Amino acid sequence: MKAYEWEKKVMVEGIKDFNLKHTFECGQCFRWKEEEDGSYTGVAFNRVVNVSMKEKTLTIKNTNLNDYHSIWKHYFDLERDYSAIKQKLRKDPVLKEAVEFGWGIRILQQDIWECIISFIISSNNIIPRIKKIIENLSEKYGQPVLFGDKVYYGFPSPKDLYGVIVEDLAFLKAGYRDKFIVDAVQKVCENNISLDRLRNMPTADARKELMRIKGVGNKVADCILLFSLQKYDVFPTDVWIRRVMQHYYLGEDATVYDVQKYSSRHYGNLGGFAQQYLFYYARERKIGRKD
DNA sequence: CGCCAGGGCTAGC
DNA sequence: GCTAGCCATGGC
Repeated sequence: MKAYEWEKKVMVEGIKDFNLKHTFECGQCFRWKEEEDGSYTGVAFNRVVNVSMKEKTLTIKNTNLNDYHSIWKHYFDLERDYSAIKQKLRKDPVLKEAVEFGWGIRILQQDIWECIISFIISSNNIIPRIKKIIENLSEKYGQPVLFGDKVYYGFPSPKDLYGVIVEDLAFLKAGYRDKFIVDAVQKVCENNISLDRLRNMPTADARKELMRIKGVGNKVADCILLFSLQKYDVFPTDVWIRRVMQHYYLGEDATVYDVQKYSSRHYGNLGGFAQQYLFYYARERKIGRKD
């Protein structure tokens, strides 16, 4: 991998195992939009960039080498050997197919606060509406960032949101989840929960700590652990994952608990990667759905 | 009308 | 520790 800067762009050569569509549309993030030319534009860490791939070269527009080394190379998880991970997972015949389908998935290293709020909003919701609620929240409370002839909005920090009450969030139409957002803002702003400390905690302890926030249960906590804290031994089990596991491995009567046991026994510390390949595969192929 | 969506909370066992 | 009913919202 070689990175160099050229006219507000960073280009990275020698990229393997990376496909933008697979990575941005496998359900781990909500703020990347495909442009007409196939590139993607998104906001993360209060910065707007446009990314595109040509052959083995990744181009990141509207950035510089400094930000590349401090933010984007970690955000896109470019230093991890996904070939080795996929090779291990391929031993399972179902995962072999899922990996071939979503071969270019990389698990983004996202901001933990954005993850907490985004996945609280995600519970018992549908992806297009989750995206809209997050967009509306950012537009109202986030920091404006210019790119081209457009205004984008960074995801609001805990400080940006401090003091909001449930009534303030009614415009989001987030349903019963608005009070969970208020609770998360309070706990983080009042140092009731320390996000910095979570990174160095074992998975189970970090999960328990996250679940002290209202609206954060097992599944939401696992998404936060996987997508922002690099805890790869989790296996977030939602309706799609449960269906695909029932369909291929466990049968109709399998509970979420059964799925968790199966993943820890068979995937171990690669559970998070397996989950992403399976989720993308299941959702794109509508595995287990009647329509 | 009913069912469902990247579930969680609460009560009850 | 595990489950049933409930929960806002909106599309179908």
